[in-house]
Amino acid sequence: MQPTHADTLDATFSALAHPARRAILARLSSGEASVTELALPFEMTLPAVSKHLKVLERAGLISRGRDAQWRPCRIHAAPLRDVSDWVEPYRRLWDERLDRLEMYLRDLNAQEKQDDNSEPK
Amino acid sequence: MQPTHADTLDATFSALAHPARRAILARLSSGEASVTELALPFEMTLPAVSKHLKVLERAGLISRGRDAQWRPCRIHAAPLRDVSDWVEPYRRLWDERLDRLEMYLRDLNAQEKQDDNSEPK
DNA sequence: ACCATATTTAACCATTAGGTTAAATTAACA
DNA sequence: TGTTAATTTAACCTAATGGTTAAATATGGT
Repeated sequence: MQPTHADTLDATFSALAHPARRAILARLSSGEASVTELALPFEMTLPAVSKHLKVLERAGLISRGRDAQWRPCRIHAAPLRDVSDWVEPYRRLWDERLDRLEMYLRDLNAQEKQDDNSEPK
Repeated sequence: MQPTHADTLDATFSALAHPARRAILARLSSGEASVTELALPFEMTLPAVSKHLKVLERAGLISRGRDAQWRPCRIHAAPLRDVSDWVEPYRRLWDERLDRLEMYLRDLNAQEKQDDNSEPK
């Protein structure tokens, strides 16, 4: 059986919880890169970066190929779609426009009920 | 100085990395609830739930009021907007329609360059 | 004042996370 | 067959996570 989205959401969110890993994803969104290239902007050692890549890989956010002694990393965005899908239903809680729309619809509904009462059969 | 979004993204993502905390947020999105109410669906003890609430609170995702001996919890969605904003730029990497649009625009651009060459001043 | 209920804090434990340095592996090249 | 460069693994350390039980705290009701 396929892993459900909920199964992988844990891994995805915790992978995204570290700034280095988010920076790595940002870098990879503009194209493949080797481990050493990815490590350049950081003060960490290479093994540390290698660990971060393993976390990203186990969350399905990247995959690694092979090109001679290089391991080009590539981003896979599918888990990010799950993040987007998860967060979407909460949008109404921060989106003012939707707040107002909701209030309008609620008022409209209340108005209709009142109309029903004012014209009894 | 205000904390930047990047500062809080770490806390937000790691708060969301636990299924119990996501479930708590889901529950709170339909209204306030006390700690005991929130704990009901879980097999955890109350102190464990209390810790999860503290994590959510420190990430700015909930706040707690006071109503006699109850501490009604309320969701705050602002950090989720930051999550949404963060994930949005990656959409093109998973959205097929945008992929095709990009290819179309690239082709269009190539076509225009060709036209330029075929009509020199 | 006492009691019951809701919640938090304290103390503890096992596991995971994030980093290090040093050694091992992999693959090209002379 | 060495040698060099890229990457991973091993061994280790410290701190944070996620849970427990038992005790403390806060608040309203009798």
